[in-house]
Amino acid sequence: MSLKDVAQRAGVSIKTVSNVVNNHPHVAPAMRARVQAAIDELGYRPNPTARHLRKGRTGIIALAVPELGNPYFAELAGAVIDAAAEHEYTVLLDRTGGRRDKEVLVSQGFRTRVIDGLILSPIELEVADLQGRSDDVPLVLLGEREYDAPHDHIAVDNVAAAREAVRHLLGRGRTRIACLGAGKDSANRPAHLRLLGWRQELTAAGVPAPDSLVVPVGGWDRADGARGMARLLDSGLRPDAVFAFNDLIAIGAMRTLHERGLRVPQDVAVVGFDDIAEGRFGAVSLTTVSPDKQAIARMAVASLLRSLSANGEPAGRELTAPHRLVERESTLGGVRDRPTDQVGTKGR
Amino acid sequence: MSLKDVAQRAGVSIKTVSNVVNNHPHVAPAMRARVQAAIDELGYRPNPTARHLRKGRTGIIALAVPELGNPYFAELAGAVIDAAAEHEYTVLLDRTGGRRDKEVLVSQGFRTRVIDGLILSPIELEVADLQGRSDDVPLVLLGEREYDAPHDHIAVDNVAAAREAVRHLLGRGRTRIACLGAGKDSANRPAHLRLLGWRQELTAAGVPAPDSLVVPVGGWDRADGARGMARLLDSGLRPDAVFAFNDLIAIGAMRTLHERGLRVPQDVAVVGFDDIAEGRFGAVSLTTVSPDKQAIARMAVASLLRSLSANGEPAGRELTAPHRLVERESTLGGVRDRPTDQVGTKGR
DNA sequence: TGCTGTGTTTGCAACGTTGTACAGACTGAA
DNA sequence: TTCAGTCTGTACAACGTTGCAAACACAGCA
Repeated sequence: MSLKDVAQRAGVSIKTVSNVVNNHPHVAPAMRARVQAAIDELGYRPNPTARHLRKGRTGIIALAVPELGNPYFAELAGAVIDAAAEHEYTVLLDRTGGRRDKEVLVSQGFRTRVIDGLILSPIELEVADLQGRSDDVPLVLLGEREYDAPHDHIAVDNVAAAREAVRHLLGRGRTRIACLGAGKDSANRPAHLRLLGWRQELTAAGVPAPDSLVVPVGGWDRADGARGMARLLDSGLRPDAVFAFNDLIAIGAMRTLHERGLRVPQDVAVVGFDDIAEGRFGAVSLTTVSPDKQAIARMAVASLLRSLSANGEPAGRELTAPHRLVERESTLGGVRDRPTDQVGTKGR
Repeated sequence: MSLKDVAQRAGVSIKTVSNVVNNHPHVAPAMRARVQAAIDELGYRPNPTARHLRKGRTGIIALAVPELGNPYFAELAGAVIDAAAEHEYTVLLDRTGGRRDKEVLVSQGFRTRVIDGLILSPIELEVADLQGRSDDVPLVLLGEREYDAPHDHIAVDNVAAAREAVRHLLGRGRTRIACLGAGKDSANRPAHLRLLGWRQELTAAGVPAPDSLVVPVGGWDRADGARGMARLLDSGLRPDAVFAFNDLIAIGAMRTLHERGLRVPQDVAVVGFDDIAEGRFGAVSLTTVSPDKQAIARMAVASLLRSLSANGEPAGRELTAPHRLVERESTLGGVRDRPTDQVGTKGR
């Protein structure tokens, strides 16, 4: 079933059928009707593969995220699929597991030529990894990292967002605010900016920001948050608030708090980051920084299409997506509402 | 950058380069080395589009799920991506939103010819919708529905699984077991079999299964579960257990129970279905039916590849994936552990 | 009648790859 | 020396599509 068959059926040339299919001008109405009839009768559908071979575009973009099990990325992927669909693009999904080798592989153009562009949400990728890249497939980077590379990069203002979260806690009278999720190694890891924001805001408020309240975790999953929280409590410290670097960590931390008999928010307030749906329906709903996922997705796709058309023009822009703090139960009320707190604070 | 360039560089014919690339036998070692050198120098990578045009296969399969925001499908998608990768296939992700029109569109071969096969997880699709299908792209159906169509169909044994869940509750001394998630309209909807299992098991145990305990919900999301639970409680009924047709409904229900001051599991035990990670980390971890997602994914991909190679041989098998009941806190203890329960039950 | 111009249709080549068929070179045996 | 048989490498066509340029038809006008 190809143009040839339709052409034969309609008694015209292949090219004429092609013209009809592609809505070329200068096709006589009668001819158009005749060819269309043949197309309908045979149920002809163009072969995208051949079309793409000819045109050099596939209509497919790839999205590579660390892990679909993390609802943030699942929700983001949904948003990207929608945004791509608006431009008649289809999304091919890849998972990196957050592992550098896989990230490098993907960024280097694994699957090059099947895809027109790549949206990559890196975790461990280094700037150097992007150097050897053959530039035929445009790349857009997502997330917190600062890259000095010729690729557009989309993220929320992490430092500002983290500061808002901490400011919110300070405003509730919390002063011993732990932060959960710092990375151990590279200063460049996603956690870096959020840690920076935490430190800046505390310092600005004249509140101590001791390293003992900075809790590194292995990964960014619920179990990591639970373990991190346990370690923090085991160290003997009693924070009155926790700023978790993502919602999963926050959820894990709340689980540990619950197990230890500490109440959220009365004993410990908790703020997360990502605004995943899961946070809205726990026993205690989660206050969190909500990045605008739709906006991120739209910006990413638009960015890619821009690089795709206006080729030659170098990319490398830093685009900032909007975010806002969503206040829910996990930070309700101030310390004054904590009946068990020995140290009274001034009233309203 | 094509075979031609490499051939020119190495001073051989295009076909010879092709032979080297494809590891054909009967290529002299010296020649192979020479060509390989040229390939490496130029950094040649084969063009999949052209290859696929020639061979008729694209190496891409599509997975269409209702919603990525539902962790069950996100986790399942991850499993499918892994399973496909094992066979060197890539996954293109589509979302149907659970809407019939989109499901029909996808099943009818939207994107036909870009993909070698389709794995579809339908919600509202009717058997009739599959009749008009052009059979060039193999289709595998996922989920609970019974289709009498020439396509393989993979699901856990829903009736058995539902019965196990209910039996578990009965074993804990619960007798007023509501079920949450029944559909309103078609008897064919995914909920049907789980409802059937609930009814069968109660009847077998001689426990009444009144329709008043069957709570229909709009969708299968957390908010739907929360509303459904609220409606049930508002009706004045006091179930001592809830069998939710998926984990999200269960989570929403637990939220409502929490808001109403009812304790899980002491006052109301809850069982879900899907075993999403979210259920493991709530304040009260969720007992649930755990379908083996890896197995489902592997079976789906294997099924597809089978239809792809052994074409002609009609598909239409019903494949059953394994499942098991995972017991967690939401059903801990029997009714005897409920201090507020006026009606005492016999002790241990 | 012939010429120009506009509008419509067509043939050819090419995108990059691989299957088929064949040509040439080389080996060993008669 | 010749012949068959094997091993290597090559030419050609085809997958289904579209851009380009040429061919064609026809109307209007001189």
